[in-house]
Parts: sequence; C-alpha cells; structure tokens
Amino acid sequence: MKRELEKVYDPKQVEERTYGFWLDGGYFHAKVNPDKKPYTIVIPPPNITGQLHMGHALDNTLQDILIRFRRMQGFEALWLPGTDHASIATEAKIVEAMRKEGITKEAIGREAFLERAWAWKKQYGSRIIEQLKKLGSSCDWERERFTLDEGCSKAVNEVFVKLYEKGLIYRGNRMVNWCPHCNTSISDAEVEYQTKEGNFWHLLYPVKETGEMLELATTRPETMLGDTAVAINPDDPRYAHLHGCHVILPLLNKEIPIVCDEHADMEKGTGVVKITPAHDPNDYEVGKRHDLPIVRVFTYDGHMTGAQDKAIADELLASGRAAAGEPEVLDCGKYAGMTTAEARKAIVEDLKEGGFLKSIEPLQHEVGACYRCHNTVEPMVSKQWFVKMEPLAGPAIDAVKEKKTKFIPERFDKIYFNWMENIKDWCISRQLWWGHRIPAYYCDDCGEVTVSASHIDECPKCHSKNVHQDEDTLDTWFSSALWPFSTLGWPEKTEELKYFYPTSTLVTGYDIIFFWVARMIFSGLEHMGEVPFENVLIHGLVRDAQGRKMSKSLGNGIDPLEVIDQYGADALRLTLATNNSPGNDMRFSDEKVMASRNFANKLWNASRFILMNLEDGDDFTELDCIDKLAAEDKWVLSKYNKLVKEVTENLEKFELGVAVAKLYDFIWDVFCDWYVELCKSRLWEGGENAVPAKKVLVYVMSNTLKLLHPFMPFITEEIWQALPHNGESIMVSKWPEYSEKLNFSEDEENFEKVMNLIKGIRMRRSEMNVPPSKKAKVYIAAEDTAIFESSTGFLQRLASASEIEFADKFDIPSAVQVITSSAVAYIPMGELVDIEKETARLEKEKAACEKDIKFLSGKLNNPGFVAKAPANVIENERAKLSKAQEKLDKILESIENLKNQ
RNA sequence: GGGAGCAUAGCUCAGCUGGGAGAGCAUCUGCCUUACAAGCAGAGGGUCACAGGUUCGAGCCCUGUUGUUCCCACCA
Repeated sequence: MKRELEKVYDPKQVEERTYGFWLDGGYFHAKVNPDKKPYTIVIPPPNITGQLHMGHALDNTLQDILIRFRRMQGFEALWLPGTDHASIATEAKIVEAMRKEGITKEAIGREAFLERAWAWKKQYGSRIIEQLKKLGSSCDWERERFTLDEGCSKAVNEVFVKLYEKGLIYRGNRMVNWCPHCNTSISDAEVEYQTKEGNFWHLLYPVKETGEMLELATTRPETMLGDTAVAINPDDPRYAHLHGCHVILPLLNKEIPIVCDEHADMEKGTGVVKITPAHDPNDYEVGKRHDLPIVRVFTYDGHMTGAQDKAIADELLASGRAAAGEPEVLDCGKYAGMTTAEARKAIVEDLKEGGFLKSIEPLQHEVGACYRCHNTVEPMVSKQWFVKMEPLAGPAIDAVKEKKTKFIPERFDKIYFNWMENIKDWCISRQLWWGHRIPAYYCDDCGEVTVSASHIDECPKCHSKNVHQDEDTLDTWFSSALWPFSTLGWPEKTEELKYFYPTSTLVTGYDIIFFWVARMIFSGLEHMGEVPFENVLIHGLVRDAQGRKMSKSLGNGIDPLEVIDQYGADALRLTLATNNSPGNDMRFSDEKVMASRNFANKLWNASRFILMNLEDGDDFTELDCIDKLAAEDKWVLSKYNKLVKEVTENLEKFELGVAVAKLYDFIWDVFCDWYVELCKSRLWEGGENAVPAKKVLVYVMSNTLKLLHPFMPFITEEIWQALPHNGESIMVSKWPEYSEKLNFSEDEENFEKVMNLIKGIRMRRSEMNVPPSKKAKVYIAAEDTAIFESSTGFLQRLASASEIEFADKFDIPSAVQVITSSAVAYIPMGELVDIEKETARLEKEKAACEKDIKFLSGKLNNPGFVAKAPANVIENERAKLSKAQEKLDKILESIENLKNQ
C-alpha cells in the first residue's frame, strides 16, 4: 500500500493509531517458543500511586529500545509489565484522603480500609500503565501483573514459609527504625540521612557514691527518661574511681549504674555516654552486653508514654507471653502525652532549672528520616519479623563476583558488594494494612506460633479455634524481590518460568540497587537456584536544565506527557536515549527535545522526497541492481553497511547513546545532506538511470529505519509503511545484517575524493563570499581524472561549477586554487582573485601541510613506533603521510605557477 | 570517617580494548538551491582541571592535588 505523507510530521496523528495497530497485530505478545531464544525484561513495576515522570520515561525508553532490538533480531522477546502495590506510599495516600473526609483507618477498620484501597487501585492503578503506552512501550500487556495479585501473593506466602522453615525468617524484639508519622517500622534501606542543625546538650548527672557531677553530652535529651546506665571507658583514668558506682538520673531521681564499656570513646567529649537501650542502636548493644533494662519512653506514634502505656506493657510482661527483650514502659508523668519535640523543650527546661544543664552547643549532625514521608525516624525496640541476611548474602556476592550477573557500568559492583558485605538482618514487617499479610498465626490458648502458606483457623498444636493471624503486613520490597519469577508463575513450575527465566536484562536507576536489585539477586538464587538476570543496565537520574533533581517541592519537574503532547513520543525518546551514557545523570531541557523533534522532521522529509520520486509500480523491495550501481550508490551502501555493523555492536554492548548518535549522523549527514543530493540528477533525468537510485534510496532508507526503530518506533513505522515493503510491521521485520556484498571500500574511498574536492571548492567560494548563484568555470587537474570526470554533474550542481575542464595539469593565471591530496581545482574568478593574497594563503596551507608531514614522518622515523605499533596503525600513518606529501607537491607547484604570473 | 562519580568548545554532553580532539545548541558569514528555514553551504572556538609517572605514543592507564556531586557509616 502506497501512501502520500503529510507535509509536516504530526506525531499526534500517528502515535495513537500506530500503537493501536501494534496492539491489534499482537506484536507485543511473547510466548514459549522452542525455535527461538528468549530475551526477557521484567519491568521495574511502577507504584500504583504514581504518575509517569521523567525517570520512568527514561527507564522505559531504554527497556523498549532493548526489547524492540532483540525482537527484530529474532529473539522471542518478552517485556513483562506490571505495577507495585507500594504499601507505605499507597496507604499514606488513602489515609490522607480519608483524613480530608474526617475519617481514620482505625475508625473504619481493616476490612473497610482494604476495600477502599482496592477501589483506589482499580481507579488509579491503570493510570500509569496508560501513560507507559503513550511512550510507545511494547510490553506484553497480556501478561500484566500486580504485586498483590493472587499469583504474586501466593509466591510471597510460599517464600515466607520456606524461609521460616529454614530458619531464615525469625521474629523478635530488636532495635528497628520507626517512623512515627507512618506509624510503622521501616528497614535500614528505607532510612535517609540528612544533615540537620541540632544541639549538643551537655548534662550533669550526680554520682551517688561521690556526689560529684558527671558531665555527658546528648543530641536527644528527651531520651534521658529512658536511660538505664551511664557508660565510661574501662581504661579511662579520669573515671577509674567510679567503677561500680551509680548516678542519680535527674528528674526521675532514679539510681542507674555506671558501666564500663568500649563504646564510650575517651577521645570524644567528656568520655561519658548516657545509655538509652530502648531508643538508640548503640545503647541497645551496650544494654545487651551489660544486661541493662530496656525502658521505652516513646509511643509508636511519637509521643511520650503514659500510665496507660505502662499498664499495657506491665500486663504483657506479667502474663509471661512477652517475647525475650520486651521493653519495659515508663510512665513519663508530667511529660506523658507530649510529642517528642514538646518533651525535649520541657525536659531541657526542667534540667536547666534543676542545675543539670551545663551548656548547649550548636551542632550539625546526620539525622535519619523516613524515605517516604521525610519525618525523623526514631530508633525503637520493637517486636518485628526479620530475614536473616548473612546466609543469603554470601551466594549473592559470589554470583556477581563470578559475573553471573553483570552491572553496566561495572563500577556498580563495588556499591553492591559494599552493601551486601555489610548487610544486617532485614526488618520485613510493617504495621500497615495495605500489603501481604504476614502468614503467621498465633494461638491465644497455647501460644503456639504457626507459619502457613494457607489460611488456618485452628491451632495445629492444641486444636484451639482461638487463633489469629499476625496483624502486620510485609515490606513492599519483599514482594518486589520475587518479581522476576513470581510474574512467570512461580511457585508453579510453568513453561514460561522454564523458558523465560533467568531474565536477560534489568534496567533501573542506581537509586534502587539496594532496595530492589540486590534483593532480587539473593531471592532468585535462593528460590530459583539461579540469578534473576544476566545484566543490570544502570542509568542515572534525569535532572532539570540546571542540573537540579526534579522534585515536587521544587516544582521543577517536567511532565513527560506534556513533552509527548508537544513534540511527540519519538522526540522524547530520542532525547532520553541520546545525551546519555550508562550510570550517569543527565540534564533535560526543551532545547534538546526540539533538536530531536527537528531530527524527526528531517527524517520525515527525506522520506517524502523518496516517495515523491517513486512512481506507481516502483515497488522496490529488493536491491537487485548491484551490477548497475553508480559510484555514489556504492559509497552510501558501503557507509550503510558499516553502520549496520557498528549500531548492532553498540546495542549489544548497551551503548545505546553511541548507537543512536551514529544513526543520527548517518541519516542527517550521509544520507540526507549527501546521498539525496547526489541522487537528484538521476531522478530528474528519469528513465533507466533513475531506477538504481530509487532502489538504493528505498533500500538504505527502509533499512536505516529498522535500525532506528527501537529508538523512534512511531515515525519509523509510519514511514516504513509508506515505503515499498514486505511484511506487516517494521517492528517485526528482520534486523539488518552486515553484508560482504555491500562492502565497497575502494569505491567509497574514491568517491570521497570527489566529495573532498566539492567541499574544498565550497569552502573557498564561501571564504570569498561568492554566492552559489554565481557559477564559475572549474579546471580540474588530477593524475586520475576518471573519477572526477564521472562526477561532472555533482561538481556542477554541488560546487557551483558552470563548466568543467579536466587535464593532468593546468597553467591558469589569476585563479582561485583548491588543493586536495588527489586533485587541484582552478577557479578563475577574475577581479576577485588577488595574486598576493592567494600566494599568502597557499603559503599558509603549505606551512600547515609541512607541519603534518613533519609530525607524520617523525612518527614513522621513530624506531620505537615502527617496532612496537600494530601494523594497521603504521599502515594508516604511512597512507596519511603519502597523502600529505601529494598535497604538498601540488601546493608547491601552485605557488611556483603564481610566481611566474 | 569510608567509597564512588564527574571535571573535554560559550552551554549540554559523547569519546568503544591507548594511535594527530567530536556532536547538538549558541555565535559569525553566505543562501527562500523544485524533501525539509524544524532547512542548506561554510567559519570561528579546546594546554581534554592541575602536577608527576608508565608507554614508541595518554583525553583514555597509574600516583598525587584541587574543585564538585553523590552513596555508605552507630559519631554519644
């Protein structure tokens, strides 16, 4: 089907229709196919709360480039899409929405809350999927998954039970990061450290035995109510006399011991540290070593504990059902119910009044904040579920060391190793409702804990019906960690799993290596016995034009959908793929998108040119005229042939930016600026000679479109469909391959001699401000005039020659001279030529040429170089030298001629 | 306190395993040349941060310095 293209490329008119065409064709769908090799990418599932931002646009553009490339190359290419339930983020949004209605989640209860959450998912979960489609993403939508769907939930339960039974999941009281705002524990990875202005409060604790005041400093005075000791270094001579003594904790008048512990650093401050085991990770460790009581003084929602909190805790402790390490709770009395910030103020005030505050010193320090809500986290002792990391980390480290999974760029291994090697147990329980509920059941009668993949309502030990499931849900990342295999059907042994796993490439940002990539690697190894992916292509962040991170608070985010609306998806994709190399951040600006849009338009117009030169019946889908090719045809085919090879190699090595830059240059410079221009004479003449030109135009264009298709899928499809073609869609056409038949290096080289002469003439004319409309006769002197004679037409049209004469030598007075290594052109320009100036210019050229020769012969006369450099390099330098010498000869001759005028 | 990245034209960035420095944008000069002014033909512009070293040869490899960004870490 042949179609006229519109005059200006209009992405809006093309994109939706084309995407629909692909969907109708079922081209995105991949199935188990033993005749083909699989190539698999699982999408980093975007949060259902999310809207497409530039980071997604980049990430998904890269994935789509890879998957389209491999699909065309003949792989069974599966890009498996889906979304993440994002427990904290989603729950926070819903709670916020409810707050506006004046409802709390506690008020409506778990069941009603989850109903709302699912309604939310239904309403917004598909939003980002629709946005991904606008980008052109060729995901297999028939396989779309959700981390909380039935299959993924089954995988989660299975993994939980498996790890529990292996002893790799345990429950206990441990120090965890607590977000008082989200009201849940979070993992170490979810804590962000920020530098904040704070204070060092220097406090004085009286020693019971000696009556002296012991000075110590703290950044969190409100925790002092929970102090259960003061530590000094055992070797600190200043405090040797205090070993075994006690201090009286101010405000509470409570006697607590002075303990000797290495944790107290003699070099720091006074060398005395207050120990609050319930609210500081270090102190918690000290407490364990000295068997100190753990006294909790904060509630889980960020207030000081009171009588009621204490009563509940006391009852639990008294019942004997409390797990080991269950903290005591203090009734903070007058401070009870205050927020921690209010309590800080009040306590400092009271300490000051009591003479226990020595001084306040301003201090900058790192404060942990929740990565979701950015509120300060409180370290808290709390009963949580953990994954024992050490046994899992070992194989995960080995796998990357053995290159079973490779990071691109490689330097990210170091970041990965550093994290894996220092990893601590992973706190996986969250005090949230939206998520996978922990499959653990407690018997209220016998206290038995049962972990079971399927729901139970009877205690397997005492057969009591009084069993209840754990209230908590799992960390979102627990389910994302299983994504590469849970989405393929695991724990069922599906054909898909067997065929598509391990996946080929994971594409993601460096900001998510710890959260997700690392956890997928150890999970894949543990449950599948194989790494989840061969390669991890890491990209950076998309920043704004000033290099700032795009953020909601700064309001500097650029909406990819608006960019698509204005410039088209292809322009956006090209912008993201160019200007970018693995692992590095990039800046995004309108100017860059405009440049991409201009390129799309260039391509569009080149194809319009071809189409308007094709006549009915010119259904050229084969290059069946190798014997009839003109020099310029061979030249462009040879260039194209090299391009195929290089672009393919670049793509295979994940050098996407390099690949597309080469395509850009080829299409614009080689094809449009030269080849199309070169074809015009034959096309205008028409007849037999025009046929090979048309065939080459169609051939090179349609194959170059294929190479470009992964980057700019819409426009390439639209043009390809309009050109003569075989097959239904460019996206399932065969990827071009290097062909020995198109290797015309000698013709290519010869033709470039003509081009160089044309360029030289243009340059000289331009320097002299001669407009192209002013034609001039050109005399061309060359040893081998044949190549130039056959290009007379080009010289006339592209170098503004009126007529041309050839000889091996000319003796022309007052002519402008253009000298290349293979020819000299004389252009008599009458009054425009100033012999003196021309001589001066030639002298300058001579000097430059001599410099070249000196450099090259210096190199070639260097025995070290000749002895050690590779043969092709030496050969190259020799060729350059002889070219330079040829040129010099011509220059000298010309100068001589001018002298004789 | 540890670790990593970056530093190349006025700006934004490429530069593959070392073989005489590239693109886009911007600037300047000519062009409405029958695909495209979102264009065409040209031009100018760089001690590849600095200092050493390895090598026949370094933007690229090694060491150090400076500037800058980021990550990790329990600094009370």
